[in-house]
Amino acid sequence: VASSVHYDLGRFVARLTAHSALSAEEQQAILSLPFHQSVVSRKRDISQSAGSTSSAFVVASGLVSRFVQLSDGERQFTALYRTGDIVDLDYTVRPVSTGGLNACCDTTILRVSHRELRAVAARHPAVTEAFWRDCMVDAAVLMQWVVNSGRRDARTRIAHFLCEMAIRAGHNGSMQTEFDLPLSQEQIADAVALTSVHVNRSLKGLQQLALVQSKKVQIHNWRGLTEVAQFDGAYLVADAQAARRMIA
Amino acid sequence: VASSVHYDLGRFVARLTAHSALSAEEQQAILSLPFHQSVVSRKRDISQSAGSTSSAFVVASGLVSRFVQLSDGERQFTALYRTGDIVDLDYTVRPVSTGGLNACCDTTILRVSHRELRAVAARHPAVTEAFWRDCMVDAAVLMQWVVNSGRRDARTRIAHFLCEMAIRAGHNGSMQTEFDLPLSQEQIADAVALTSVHVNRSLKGLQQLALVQSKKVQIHNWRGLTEVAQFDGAYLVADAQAARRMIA
DNA sequence: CGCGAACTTGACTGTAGTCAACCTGCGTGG
DNA sequence: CCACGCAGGTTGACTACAGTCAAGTTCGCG
Repeated sequence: VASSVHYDLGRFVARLTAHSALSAEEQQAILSLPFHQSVVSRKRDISQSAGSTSSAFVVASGLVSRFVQLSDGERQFTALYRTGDIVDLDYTVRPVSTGGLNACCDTTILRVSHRELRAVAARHPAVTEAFWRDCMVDAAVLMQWVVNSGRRDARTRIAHFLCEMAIRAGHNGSMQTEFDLPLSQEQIADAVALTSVHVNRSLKGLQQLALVQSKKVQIHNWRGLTEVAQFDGAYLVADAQAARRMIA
Repeated sequence: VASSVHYDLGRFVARLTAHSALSAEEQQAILSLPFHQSVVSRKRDISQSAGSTSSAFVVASGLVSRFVQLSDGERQFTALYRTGDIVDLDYTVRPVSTGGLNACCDTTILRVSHRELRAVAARHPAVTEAFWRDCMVDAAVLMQWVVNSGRRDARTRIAHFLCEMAIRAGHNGSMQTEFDLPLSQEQIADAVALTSVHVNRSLKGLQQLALVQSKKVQIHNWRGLTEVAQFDGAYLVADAQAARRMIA
């Protein structure tokens, strides 16, 4: 599938430099990585078992879910990757399958081989550290998901999920915003460990605070939403300084 | 509290070399790290917010839980650290608090400053990689916990938890074993996101397969337990080869 | 021997799941 | 350009799994 737009790894470098100091040379080394652009249409599984391929990939546009499918067919998302996020970077140091990958909407991905990733990392210690740190930010999100699905009720849980997605989409703490969330209610259910019916009902109860409609989220009352969600976004940043910046 | 036994970082090096190739020199560099041994008695919080101190630590004996406490007082464990496991290694690259730490039983810990950890890592790229890989194994466990508390019912969930703990305790796939699990039913509940009452009832229903009693787990039917749990231990290893080894 | 923490049990409640029907809006093809 | 089909969203009635509360009981330790 030939796409009209040609992407580069700029968004990925931007994500890395948001939490890690990289010299111009190091940034250039990453930007120079060979990659292969391709488009995955919505609802298409990118791979049944993530990590089975020899490449990681950066999301250039769209949204990708990592999921585990149980024997009864139920799906549980274990991660969502937005534009600029890298998928399967962990496979660089730990070549073990970690579930399936699915495009939540038409998505453009930039494949980079693990061999090449290992090579840049080997040449630049700061890049290794940036990669490691990037993985740890993902792990911090995972930790919150454990707390979320383990101990919060449906309303709180969905509110928390929306807060997380808002911040990751670049929401800066103003009372109102709108951001894209190309997920069906069923997919939201897979993310927060509820059924689509219950997501539907809970979403109604949150309409005063945030309206989820036609793949978009309109936040009407950020303060209220974070209170319902008991949300503290500190876990989404890579260091305490950034956390302080965010609170301000 | 002066302890009669003096520990070293051998168990930690053993954990690292189980998944990462380290030269004798690299192993020695880790073993030579300065550390401070101390004992934390059971139910004592090691820190309210993990990572707030300037050191990571290796568990020399005992069991440590990482937890998040919600405003209503409910606790959710996000990790359990056994002998040889290192706690707060992630803080080396990501100095952000990730919840509290609590000694599940009388526990001996060996504190190592993050400064020293960063120093060995900087001198030895293979050590950096081993640290990174170690973090990713922890992250893989976390991913399973999301699936576990999100999509499995109480019986299955507890069975899965017991399988994970058995493998981590060194269980090798024989039908029967016994291993230590110094957790009260309430703490098991905190780990698997249930109430202690429900853990108690579910445990009864698993007695034919595994008996949890006086801080020990006796496995009577490993095959049966893994079937109930839909357990596949591949996520606990650091590479596919090790996974294959485990299946055999 | 006695105390307290942990475990056990029963009765009841409530949140979320299930099932099934219906609606709505969008994209495709006639 | 309309008609159809279908995926996704909405609603209601009912179910069930796990939570809650409260009262015992057992066990380990001082």
